[in-house]
Amino acid sequence: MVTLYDVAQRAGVSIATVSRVLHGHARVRQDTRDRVLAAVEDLGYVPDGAAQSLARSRKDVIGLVCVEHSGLDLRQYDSEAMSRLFYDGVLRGVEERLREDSWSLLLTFLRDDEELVAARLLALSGKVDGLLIGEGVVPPAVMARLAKRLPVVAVAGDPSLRGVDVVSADNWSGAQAVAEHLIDVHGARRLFHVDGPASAPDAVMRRAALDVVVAARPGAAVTGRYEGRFSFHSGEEAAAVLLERPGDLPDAVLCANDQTAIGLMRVLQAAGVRIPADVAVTGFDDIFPASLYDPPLTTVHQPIRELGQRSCDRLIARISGPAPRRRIELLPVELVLRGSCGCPPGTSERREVARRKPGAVPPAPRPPPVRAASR
Amino acid sequence: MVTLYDVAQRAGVSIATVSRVLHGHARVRQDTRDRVLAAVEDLGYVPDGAAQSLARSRKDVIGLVCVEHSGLDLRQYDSEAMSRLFYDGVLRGVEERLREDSWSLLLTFLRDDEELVAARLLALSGKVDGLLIGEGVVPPAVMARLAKRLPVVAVAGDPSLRGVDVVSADNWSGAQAVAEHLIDVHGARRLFHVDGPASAPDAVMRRAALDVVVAARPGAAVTGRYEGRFSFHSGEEAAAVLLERPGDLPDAVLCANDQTAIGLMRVLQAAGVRIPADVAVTGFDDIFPASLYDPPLTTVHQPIRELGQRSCDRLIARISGPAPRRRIELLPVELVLRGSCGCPPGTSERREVARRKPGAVPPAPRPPPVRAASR
DNA sequence: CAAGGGTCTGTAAACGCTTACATGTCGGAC
DNA sequence: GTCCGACATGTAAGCGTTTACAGACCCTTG
Repeated sequence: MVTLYDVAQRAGVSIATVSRVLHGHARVRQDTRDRVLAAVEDLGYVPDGAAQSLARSRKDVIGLVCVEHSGLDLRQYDSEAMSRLFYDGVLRGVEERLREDSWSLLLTFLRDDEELVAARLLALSGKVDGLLIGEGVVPPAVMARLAKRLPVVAVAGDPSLRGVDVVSADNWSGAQAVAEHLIDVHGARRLFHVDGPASAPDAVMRRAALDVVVAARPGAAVTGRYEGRFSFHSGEEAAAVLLERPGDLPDAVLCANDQTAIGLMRVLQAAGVRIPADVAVTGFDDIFPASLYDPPLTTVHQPIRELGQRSCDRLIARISGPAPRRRIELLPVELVLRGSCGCPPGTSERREVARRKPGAVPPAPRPPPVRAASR
Repeated sequence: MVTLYDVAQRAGVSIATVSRVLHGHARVRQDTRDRVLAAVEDLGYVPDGAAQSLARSRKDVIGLVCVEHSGLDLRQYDSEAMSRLFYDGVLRGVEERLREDSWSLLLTFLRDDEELVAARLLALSGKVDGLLIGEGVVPPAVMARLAKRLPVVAVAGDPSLRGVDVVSADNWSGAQAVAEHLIDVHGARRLFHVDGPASAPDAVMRRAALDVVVAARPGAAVTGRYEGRFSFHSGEEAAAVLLERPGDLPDAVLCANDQTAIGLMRVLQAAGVRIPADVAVTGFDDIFPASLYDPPLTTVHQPIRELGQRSCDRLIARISGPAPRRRIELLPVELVLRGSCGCPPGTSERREVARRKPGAVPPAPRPPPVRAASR
């Protein structure tokens, strides 16, 4: 391995000078500089990251931890699982920010049932300057311990998390908007809800909003609920539940996300149910296939990439500056109307959704999910 | 920041002892051990990664570099761009391997037009023990320089790359299988090819195989070719080209990947072209939406996740052991027959594709892409 | 009872870099 | 000719670990 000493020796200078040339922190005579650069080039010298980090006591690395829900089957590689698309978006956002400065990104996937969550996160915390933690559930105690050691930002996390910044999409307002649209515009009364995992803050928010909207509208009711796992399969399962009482379909099915909605629609359609004529269906997230499906899926567009960017901005601010006040940031979402909710075919309208006041995030009421009867 | 010294002091021992307790490399008396562990717990000590790396001269980090094709428009965030799905798959595969040992993953995205490619890669090489470089094009000189410094594996890379290991799917055989299927089974004669970027080794392989198959079959011919960018949009553009001569459609369109195929089918269908009745269409990769489309897309399944795993295995082997012989590894693909090629609706058959001998990878013939006339 | 051999623990030298401080050199002003 | 201040460069002290080696202690054994 080529070190500073090798370069210094070859250029006939001291290691300090080499370092100075490499960083331009101080002036070095032109011919010395040239000699050093030539030596660097000749030897193919690249500074050792570990040594630099140690000397600067700054690693220039941030960690992105993708916490995935344990409900998902490990074996079955859900190429469509929510988390993949979600984290991919976040990743891009983060990367964009990072490349501007010269940070690096350390990536880790974690299942939230992993016994080792705490251990792995702690170990990770020794390798980075700050942590971005996604979605899933990390025990609050672990969070607190981490937050004491270094800056932590929860991406799409539970806003009630203590001690860490939270950046999230405005799930509440999004869910509210869909529910209102279905009830007020399309006259839906009997709603079925395909929920996400109870461990997902996003899902919890969406459910809470739905319940509030329904409660405020006499005549409307959530007539059934199925706890899914944000996946295509969950949607299929939920559809099977609905088809057990084919004469008794709800007016609308609100799905926890697009994958779920698509899975559901496929099974329903295969059974002869017409969408939206017989049942309206909505998703959440606005992933790529949503607009491709027949009928195109009405959904809520989440600014996932931006989520990554903002989280990253905040983390870097915390790392480099004196700690700003702890903050919860809520990004606005859009209601995307397409055909599956009953809007005329060909409709494709994006509507800004009024933004919920960040401060007003409620510690969402959490009734235990009413599992649909059988299975 | 809590250091070894703090722990040592609190436990009333030397730092060496603390280190020993933490790693179990040597025996320590039980009560000493307990005292140390208690101190660690109390102080919330976590070893500093940089210092460990320096002392062990091993970083336990590998870098995954996702090189993306510059053809893609930066602004337009192709949520469906090939590279996203591809790298997402690779990432998962890599992650699975890494978590078994306690390696970490440093992730970088790079556009292959970036002037700074060399600089960024070099800098990166100081922070990791080995590098996994994806798909896109890194100047051979840079590759060589990197490979001299540390182990490098090219994922889905150009098999003619010197000095680095290459792990790739058997694109040649896959493309061969689709082409043969279309011509021999469905009697297609006039083929249109929507190609991928010329800078993508995968695309080059697929084209070469197609050309060889066609050349061997009198009567069959590639009647047109459009150089796309592996994206949904590319497919739409290619479709527009085809629709300029609506009376003169080819028998089949072979697309560089699934996104392209889906984009193409949408536009053709919107113009009243029936698939597969009027034109057969095939994709490549077998991404999630492929089976969902109407008609379901005939395609070639790539073991992307496995690609990540194998690459990673190889890299780790190189890092930890004495360098094994340089090697090219080709992973088998599957032909997935669905409706879009003309197989009866409802068909869904996966066929193993005979595996090409790894050694036999040809320095693919590279005729300059024949761009379709207009635009 | 001294010597020999285990155990356990401490000392100190790396690891490769950054950077405060010291040193040296040179030109000009007096 | 001496002195001063720039400027260029070298010296050495960290940064927080790991680990080879040395030392201390305690038991056996002859």
